[in-house]
Amino acid sequence: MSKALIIDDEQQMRRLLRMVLEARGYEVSEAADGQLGLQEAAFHRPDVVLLDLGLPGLNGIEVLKRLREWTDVPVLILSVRDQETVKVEALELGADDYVTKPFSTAELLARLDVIQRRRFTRQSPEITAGLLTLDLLHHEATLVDAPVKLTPTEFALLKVLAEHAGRIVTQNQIIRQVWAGQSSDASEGLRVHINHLRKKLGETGPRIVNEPGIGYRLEAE
Amino acid sequence: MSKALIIDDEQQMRRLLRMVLEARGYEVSEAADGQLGLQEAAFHRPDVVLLDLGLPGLNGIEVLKRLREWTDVPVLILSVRDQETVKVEALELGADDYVTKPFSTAELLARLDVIQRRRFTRQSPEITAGLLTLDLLHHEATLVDAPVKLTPTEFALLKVLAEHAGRIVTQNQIIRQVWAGQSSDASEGLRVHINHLRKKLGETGPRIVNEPGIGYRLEAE
DNA sequence: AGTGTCCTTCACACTTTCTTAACACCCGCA
DNA sequence: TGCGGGTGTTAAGAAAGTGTGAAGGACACT
Repeated sequence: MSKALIIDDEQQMRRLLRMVLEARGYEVSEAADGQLGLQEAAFHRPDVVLLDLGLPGLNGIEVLKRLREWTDVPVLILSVRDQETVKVEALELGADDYVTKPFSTAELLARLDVIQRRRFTRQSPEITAGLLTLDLLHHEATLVDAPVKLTPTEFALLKVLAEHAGRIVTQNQIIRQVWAGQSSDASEGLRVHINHLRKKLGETGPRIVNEPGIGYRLEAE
Repeated sequence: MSKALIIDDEQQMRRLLRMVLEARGYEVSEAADGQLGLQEAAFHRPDVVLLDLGLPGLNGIEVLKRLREWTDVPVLILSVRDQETVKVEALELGADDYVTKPFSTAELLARLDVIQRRRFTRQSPEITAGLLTLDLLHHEATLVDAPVKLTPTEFALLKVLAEHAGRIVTQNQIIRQVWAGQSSDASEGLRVHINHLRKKLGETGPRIVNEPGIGYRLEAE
């Protein structure tokens, strides 16, 4: 039986969650603030944590940070609307998903299932850079869980940049890896493909910045 | 009792794995390099193989390739980070999953369970993707309860696509799994068979969409 | 032999992607 | 202010990849 830990300061919310989870077969423990939550987590070793972001005292982000120092237990964030910035922060800190209050119990359970299953389902080799993920096996790119359609060359190019995320990659390095074995002068086309990539990544994705005379760098957040 | 074979050149790693596996009830055998590993595999007939990619001499990929020539025993790859390309190659060659060193023993065991269970459940085999069902035992396909008549190659092809429903499957992956061991250039015929499949699935069935330059994807509803 | 099934191969139209070229732009420098 | 290198942007032709129909060959069964 899976163990779930609820960290939320509203008693009513805790009671609701407990009912739903127990009906689903979870063994439930609760904590009313962050400090207690961390103690509970260390003691009970839950298989999944439901964490409210709007905690008094030690806030949700802080709890998540401390939690991630010693465990990678799946964490589902509970947040109210218009906390986009905080949600993003939480996801980057290693939260697995979030639901927005008020939520339907069906949605909650569905998301729980997903993050539980994802934990030990077959993994693919992938490269992550901020909100961007490249699945090398399936040749798929996702940006904040939304698929991005890339052509083969674009994928290869972005792969090189993402492998060295945050660092400069010289034009020669890029050309050697993307156009390996080809004789044609690709240095022209490089600019065009960079351009396409920037468009497809849009505002959301990591920026591709140019270092004049040297090469390009994928900004890591 | 299940038999496990460890192929790794580091004695310390072998000792650790042996302890963990024996505690779990596996009967463990070891090999310190690829050559010995293949001999052991042929002799002991393990139920699962743990294969290190960074072997001296005969490397991991080569071992996997030779192994796959005569057995489809589940193989779990042990790799260090930043071997992304090699991992992709291994998975495409038919490795079942991988863990990245250093790994937690909990994760290792969980993944072992998964691939063992997957193997076991193959005995009541059925794959579903939306309204489509593939009966692997009788080689029969049904679409909304109506039988669909497929030729052997078409069935094998659809099986590969359905196993990864919703995700891209590389042309190489398809060819390796459908035309395993055959030398002929199947990349031509692939297009034709895809065409046949699309016709037989008709409007009702799941779409097979092409990702130009990469492969195909069976759309999951 | 005749028939039917299935796989392969080829030809050709069509779509997507890549390359090439042209031009605008920014910026440092004379 | 004008010049030149490097870069961003756009468009169009070239190349690569894909869809589709049909023909031929291998094989099993009658």
